[in-house]
Amino acid sequence: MLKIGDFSRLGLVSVKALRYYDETGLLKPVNVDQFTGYRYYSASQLGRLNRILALKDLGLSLEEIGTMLQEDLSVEQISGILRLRQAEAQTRLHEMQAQIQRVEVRLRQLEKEGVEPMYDVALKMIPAQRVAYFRRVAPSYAGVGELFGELFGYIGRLQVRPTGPTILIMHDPEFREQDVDIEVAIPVAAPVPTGTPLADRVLPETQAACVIHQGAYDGVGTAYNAVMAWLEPNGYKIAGPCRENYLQSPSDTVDPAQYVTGIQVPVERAV
Amino acid sequence: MLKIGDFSRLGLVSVKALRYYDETGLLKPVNVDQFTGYRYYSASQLGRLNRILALKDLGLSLEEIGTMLQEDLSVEQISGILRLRQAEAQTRLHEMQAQIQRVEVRLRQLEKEGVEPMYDVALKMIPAQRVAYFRRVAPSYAGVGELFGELFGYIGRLQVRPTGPTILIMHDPEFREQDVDIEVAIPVAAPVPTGTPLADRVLPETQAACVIHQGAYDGVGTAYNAVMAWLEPNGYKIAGPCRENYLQSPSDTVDPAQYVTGIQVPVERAV
DNA sequence: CCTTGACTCTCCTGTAACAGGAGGGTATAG
DNA sequence: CTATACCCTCCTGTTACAGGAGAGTCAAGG
Repeated sequence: MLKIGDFSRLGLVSVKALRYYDETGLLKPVNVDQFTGYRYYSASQLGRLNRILALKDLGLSLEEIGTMLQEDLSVEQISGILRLRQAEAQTRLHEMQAQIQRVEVRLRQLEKEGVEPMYDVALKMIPAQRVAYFRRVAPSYAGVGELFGELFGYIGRLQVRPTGPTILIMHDPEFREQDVDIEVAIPVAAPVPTGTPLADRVLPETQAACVIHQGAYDGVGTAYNAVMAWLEPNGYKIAGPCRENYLQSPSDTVDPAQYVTGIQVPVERAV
Repeated sequence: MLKIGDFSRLGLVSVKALRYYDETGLLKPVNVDQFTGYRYYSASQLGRLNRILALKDLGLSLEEIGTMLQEDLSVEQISGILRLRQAEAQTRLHEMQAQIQRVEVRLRQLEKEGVEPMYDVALKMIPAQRVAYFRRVAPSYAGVGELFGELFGYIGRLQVRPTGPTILIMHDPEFREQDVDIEVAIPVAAPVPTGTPLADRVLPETQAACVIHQGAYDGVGTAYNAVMAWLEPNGYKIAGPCRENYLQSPSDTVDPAQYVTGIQVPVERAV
């Protein structure tokens, strides 16, 4: 009969851990003094303890280890648990590699430019949302303001209530200055009536690289450059039409310096 | 002025997270209603939020992000934080790779043999410990029992109190059956007197691959085989003399089936 | 003006696997 | 018998929130 301290030394495990394993039922002492509460272990339990530690080295949680330690498990069940764990670990590994790459890119940028970047690119999942929209080839981006005026005209007349700020979606596969194929949209809760100049659709959920641009719209180009420069070294590529969210726009403030625009570039991992 | 729900939707961050960032001082709303406690954000704060998310994507903790967001940081400080983070992440990455490898090995073993392994190999750090010992070339392992008898004789006469179970250390660089170079040792708290048949030394701290063998001593060979078979596929190699710990031995029980022996093979990562 | 429903608030709990420590009882060698 | 090393049970803290309870608040529609 070993007291917990002795067992702890023999097994090279902390007393705290042993008490925790007792509490969670993973490794119960063979005997607990009913009056003093002292835990007494037997040397033969060192085998089980060692097994627990070996499984912990595989990255299994204590709960999974508890399952693994049941005696009546088939080889299939065991390999099932291990395979599951393996899949998880692979995912985590890829995430970590991507993370390291992002830090690397950021460090290199910091070295090269000597200052913190103006724009921070964050990956986000953009939820699916229903929008009312129309799409048109416009002579240039300068006329976007009028298109939004038109959009507001429609939604006012059709009694649709917007549930979010306006969105611009650029459908040109490549950037161009003139005759741009754009969609102006605004989130709505319910479908718009048919037979009107507006249609509605559900923008699909998508992963996107996002930046926030503050200030007048002649600066958005820089923001786009930042995103585009971020994509390749981080192993992503464009996976859909870019969106701009007018989070704070001329309809909210007169000072262009106060404009806030969210730029979202749908992406997927490059192969 | 945006309510937390609106800000949450625009920034694509949960309300809970925003409240948490407020609480931790990472992102305070521009205004909090003194009576209702309602948080009000400004669209211009989306920039900071996006920066927080971008830094989170680098794997930084919120505390580190808080440091990074201070305005008066030099480029060196920033790159210092990032480099630190990078080093940590690399370490974690290597650990994960090793873990995946271990699971892989275990899975393959399971497939090949169709049963769970008898022996579980666990990596442990063995703390440094002072031992009283003597070393000798013995004709064979069969005589080990007598050597321990001799050891107990000395410690009895010299009034040294052992603080742990006996240890056998095998100094032969390769396994051999005869004329084996072995050290018998036992942990002690204080140095033993000089000028006696015993000497004392401090076994260095070492990382070791450990298994527990239960039963008679003619089975330890299998246990060693298990460790040796584990080493190479997992990327480790032997880094010192092997030890055996007699955790439950003939001095504790008469039934050989009750013997418990800890086998420790010092290891280091193979290059 | 009132209702209703959507929001918001604070506070509490839970997460994983323990570590650290307080306060108090227990084994054992001298 | 005492000193000391050991053991016990709580309680807190760790990370970055999620989930939920219970209560108060805002805004639109009747």
